Amino acid sequence: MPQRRRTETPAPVFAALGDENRLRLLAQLGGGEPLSISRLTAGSGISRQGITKHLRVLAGAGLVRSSRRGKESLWQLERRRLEEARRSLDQIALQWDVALDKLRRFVEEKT
Amino acid sequence: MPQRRRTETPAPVFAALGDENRLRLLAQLGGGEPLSISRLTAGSGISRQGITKHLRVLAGAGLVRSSRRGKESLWQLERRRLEEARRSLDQIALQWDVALDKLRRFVEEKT
DNA sequence: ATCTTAGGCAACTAGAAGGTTGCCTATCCC
DNA sequence: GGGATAGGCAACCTTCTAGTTGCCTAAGAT
Repeated sequence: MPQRRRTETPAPVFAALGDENRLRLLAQLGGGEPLSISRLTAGSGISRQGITKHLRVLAGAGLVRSSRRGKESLWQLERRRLEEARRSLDQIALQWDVALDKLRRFVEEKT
Repeated sequence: MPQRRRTETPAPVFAALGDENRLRLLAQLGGGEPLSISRLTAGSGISRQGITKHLRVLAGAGLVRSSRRGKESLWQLERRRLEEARRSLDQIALQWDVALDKLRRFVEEKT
């Protein structure tokens, strides 16, 4: 049996996604190429430190990962967690659909 | 032409989802049956006002909707917004997959 | 009429989040 | 070695957030 892990809520991941700047960062990293902090900062409208903080929040949620190369730190997406988040949403949506369906059928029955 | 709406970021929806208590509320409402605030408060560990606030955050993100019946206000899920959020995630994930694919193919080409 | 139950509103608090700036370190380039 | 470039760390400020409590109003139930 595949050892069901502890309930493990998706809330922190959603929280990490709940910010414009961070979504933008993810989009930039979505290009596939690992990017440096300076690169990510350019044209962002906020300071380098600000970007660093956001990246760390994303890393905390497991959505990105960094590695050093020389004087720069390169950031890239971590796909596993995002997939999990997507599955969570799908599941919520599904549960939801089922519920609505049940309700609709119930109503129709009564007609 | 279907009048492309302004970019409309999913961030607020994710932010609303980024909280345990709110996820729990959504789960409860996922039952399909509209529930009153008292009902949702029972056994939640936080106060009625706390629950009310969370519900309003969810409503602000368009995820739930309320209606009054007599002395109680009944809350239920609003599905459209959740679907939008799901699509956003799918899109990020997709962009990602494409990028990784491109990268992989690039690497293989060089081999 | 009055008691009880369901909620709304407002004020307040503690702590987290988003952002800044200043300064220090490491690396690269000449 | 010495200047430019890339970041890290820490302190700080302000705004938002999660939660509380107290008190008031509106329905229902008797």
